[in-house]
Amino acid sequence: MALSERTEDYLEEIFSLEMESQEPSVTALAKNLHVSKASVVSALKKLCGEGFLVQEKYGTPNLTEKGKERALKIFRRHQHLSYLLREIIGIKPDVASEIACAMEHVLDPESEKRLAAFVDFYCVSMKEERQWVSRLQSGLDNPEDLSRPLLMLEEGENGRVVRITARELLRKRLLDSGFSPGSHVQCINHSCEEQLIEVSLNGTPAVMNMKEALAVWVLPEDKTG
Amino acid sequence: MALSERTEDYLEEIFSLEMESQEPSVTALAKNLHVSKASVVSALKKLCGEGFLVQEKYGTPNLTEKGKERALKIFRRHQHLSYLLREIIGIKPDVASEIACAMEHVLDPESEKRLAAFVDFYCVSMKEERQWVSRLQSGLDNPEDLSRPLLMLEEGENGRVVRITARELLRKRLLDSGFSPGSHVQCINHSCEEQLIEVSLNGTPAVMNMKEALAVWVLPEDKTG
DNA sequence: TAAAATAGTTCGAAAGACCTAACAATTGGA
DNA sequence: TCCAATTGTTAGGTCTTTCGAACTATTTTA
Repeated sequence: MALSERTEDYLEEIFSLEMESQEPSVTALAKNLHVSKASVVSALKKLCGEGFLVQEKYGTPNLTEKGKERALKIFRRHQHLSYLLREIIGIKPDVASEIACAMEHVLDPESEKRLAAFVDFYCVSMKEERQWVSRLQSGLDNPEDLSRPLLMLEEGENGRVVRITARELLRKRLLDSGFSPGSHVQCINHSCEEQLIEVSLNGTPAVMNMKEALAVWVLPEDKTG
Repeated sequence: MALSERTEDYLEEIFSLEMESQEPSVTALAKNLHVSKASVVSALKKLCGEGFLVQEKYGTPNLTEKGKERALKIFRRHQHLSYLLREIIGIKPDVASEIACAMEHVLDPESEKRLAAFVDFYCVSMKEERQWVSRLQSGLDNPEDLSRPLLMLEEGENGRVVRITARELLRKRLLDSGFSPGSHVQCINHSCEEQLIEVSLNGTPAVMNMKEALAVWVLPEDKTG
């Protein structure tokens, strides 16, 4: 039940890789977490022992339901924190992610709700409060950019795709599916339990997972619905 | 040179106690950091070895210049983070402090500048942007409370003391010095290097250290200077 | 298909942080 | 002043995370 902070990091990374349709191989985990393969193996063993993961010898690790549930919680905290630090406070992305890593393990559910509310509120208010953004983001590349990930759109909100922050496979898949800059998207429904988001893409219904919805950046337009 | 995160915590706590005019004794440190005395002793040994501290056997630990410098950096980061989490995002004080502890070790100087700018900017803007505060703080005890620690006042800013968030010795000293609710204070000068803040208290000049300036909460009035 | 490259595993060992228990020094009343 | 309580120290041990190196299994490729 109780995982150490560091072990949570392994769990999160496995989840993260799975969401990008990449294999959570020992080598990939070792590379992304900057540790040796030996360390990965022993962490995987612990996760197996605690029932967050199933894995046969020389087989690919697979998250159990319990593992997915826990990983999702960590992942969402990470996204909120990372978003706050990056987009609101203006901390550089790589540093923001690192700080989020350190924070995410100590954020209790109530505080996380608070944080989510703040991020949400800040996003919504940005439209009317441009001077905040311009004052804060002075010195950043594009102070007028009010876009945010599709994941952050509220139900009913819509806008235009402005960029895809993914590479290789995920990028290709998204572009192939029609999520290209200029496309019109609307958030229909957040279904947190299933980790899915229903959207309308140029008028056609589509379903995305969280990782995809995070990579598609949207410039919101007028709210409908 | 390189201190582990945990060892930084010991350093910060010693600094913190010194600022409250309390002895950073082994017992006090053990109590405040929730560890055994044996753990404190070995941490002190490490700090001595790295030149952050001098201490004779059975003697009180004393921060060196190097130690003070390092501790001040950590302490200020902690204050900024804590303030952000507590007063802006609305996270409960004890949780905010805990999160700040986890964050402060990974915040690089540039990000800290960014954070300080955000906190500062947010504070200044609060006056004009009351709806932000009321929307965010709905559910908190006093949604109209725009007070903040004297430490957070900019040079020239002034206001009225609304409360003292300290106990025992420090509280008594502050009240005895005239920092009682209703008193008028103005921030004259921040002197970060010497860890001192020059203020005007009911028209009389006074000098405070950071810990004191953090315990005196002020409701800002119109800016002069 | 055999050799080479890659991927995964196991085995000590080291480092760090922590603990308990026993012991030594200091301090403060009686 | 001396005994008891408090305070500080040391020794020895656990637990966790990490590593390098040697090893085995699998996959690729010539």
